[in-house]
Amino acid sequence: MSDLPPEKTNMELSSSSSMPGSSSSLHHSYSRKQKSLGLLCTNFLALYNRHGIETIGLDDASSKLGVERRRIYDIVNVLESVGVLTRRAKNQYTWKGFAAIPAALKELQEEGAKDTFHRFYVNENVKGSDDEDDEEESSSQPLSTSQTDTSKPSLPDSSKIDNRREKSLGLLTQNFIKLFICSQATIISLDEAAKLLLGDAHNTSIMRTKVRRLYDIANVLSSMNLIEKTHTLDSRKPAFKWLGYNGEPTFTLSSDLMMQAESKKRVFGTDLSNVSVKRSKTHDSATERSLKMKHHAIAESSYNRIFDAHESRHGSRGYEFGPFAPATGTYPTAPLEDSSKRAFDVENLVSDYRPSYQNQADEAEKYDDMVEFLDKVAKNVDTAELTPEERNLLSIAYKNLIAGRRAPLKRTRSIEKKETKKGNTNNVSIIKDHRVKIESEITKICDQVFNLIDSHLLPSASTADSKVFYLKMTGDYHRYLSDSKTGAEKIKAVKRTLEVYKSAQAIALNDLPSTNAFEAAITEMHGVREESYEETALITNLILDRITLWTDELKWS
DNA sequence: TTTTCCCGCCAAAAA
DNA sequence: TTTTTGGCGGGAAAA
Repeated sequence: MSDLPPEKTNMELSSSSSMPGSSSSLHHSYSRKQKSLGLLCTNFLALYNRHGIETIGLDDASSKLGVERRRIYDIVNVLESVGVLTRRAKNQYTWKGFAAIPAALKELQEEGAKDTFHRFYVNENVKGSDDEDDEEESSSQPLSTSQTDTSKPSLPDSSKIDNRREKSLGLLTQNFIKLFICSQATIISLDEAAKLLLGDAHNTSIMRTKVRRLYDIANVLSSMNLIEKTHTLDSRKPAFKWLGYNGEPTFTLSSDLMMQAESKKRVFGTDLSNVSVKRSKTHDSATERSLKMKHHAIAESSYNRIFDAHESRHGSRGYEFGPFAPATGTYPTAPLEDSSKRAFDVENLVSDYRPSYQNQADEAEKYDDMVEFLDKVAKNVDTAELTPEERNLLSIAYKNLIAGRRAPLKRTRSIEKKETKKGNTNNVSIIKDHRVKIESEITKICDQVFNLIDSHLLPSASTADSKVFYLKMTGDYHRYLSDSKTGAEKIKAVKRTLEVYKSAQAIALNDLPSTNAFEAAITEMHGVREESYEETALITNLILDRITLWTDELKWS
């Protein structure tokens, strides 16, 4: 009986309607690590552990990080049990920061030390069979066995003030931590922990579940650097070592969730020259993907080769955010400041391309494509014209590059404003410094684009649609540039934006054969036809809107 | 194989 | 009721 439906459920919503059969097997192989709870937690921390954050909305977090709610609950729960967060209301948490950790730890320690040996004889209801107790030591509550509760569990005498749900994850976390700080043991393996936290050998299945939870907890704890994974000295068994609170956690530079498209559908929010590319490339020879390190290396050389002859005024360096420690050793960053950085700061690229907990694997693919593409461009940028697909890749690569600056800029500005209002002169100057750095990086990137297009791509563009493409791209980057400028420079950039957009449109209208010239042009530009009609319409509208918008703004200033 | 542990169903609490 | 929280365990990727 009970024939459950085949449960086709959700295969991902890959919208590609083009290729029916086949596929499968290879599929995307997002290694499991890219979605790990630990990583998520790291990103979560990176997102909220900064100035001016005091309230955290769960919805916000889940969409920003691109994960389902459920996952947020997990990390929030364990974070809360360490004092970093506090629940304020439905959906609302208060950020306390890492500064709150020591106090919380201390409390846990006292609590743990106090009732290590308190044990209420758990009056076993003679039910027999499954007693299924809960944690025993610690927890100052009798916790009247399993479920009961027909009557209020009104405990005799003063119960804890806010006795919420059991919250096993939170409790488990605390107990887990107590194990460390209340004993001299520095290294504990998870099954040991599970055994200790449970009565003892029990139902194997319940043990297993507990261990699973322990893994979850361990992951987020270690992402905060409170514990570390090692193995027991004697045997080879994996275990965890308590590190304790040592100042700020390693903190992945502000890796930005540049493309936070929660659903791969609505891909572009603002950018005109962002076209998602389907890939099915020839797959050269030794072009294996993944392995970020390797790619970063390639990326570096590519960039250097391409943008060599580029003016590099102020030597940019990695930017870190004022008081935050810049990741201990994430990547081989020469700790010695030797300022022999390249024209382009690779370190920034690295952090910008570090995937932030992404659902889809196309992040990796995009990255992959970009690297390969740039490598290619480096070789024959001035001998051959780019194919439509290559143009798209170029656009995407730069799009990501610039997006990794624009988002931080926006944040930084708002923080700056806030701090200014508060009158923290000290902070303001630090932040301002930071902001200026970002702005100059944006300028630099834009200059690169202009340079590349003006000196190579546009001159060699033979078709009208490619010209339009480049012009439009130029316009986009002038627009970005205008965002990071003020005063006269801003006006200039705005004007330029308008000009370029207009000339793009002019070319499209004059030189392109088809009746719906512009739309057709854009459609062709895609190189990958399907599903682009809607996009085309959207893009066209965006452009028109933008032109009027910019015109207005010009008048204004 | 075992160890790790992600996904997401689905049931309690809230609202 | 609907929505928010969060147990819980299947089962598949990693080791």
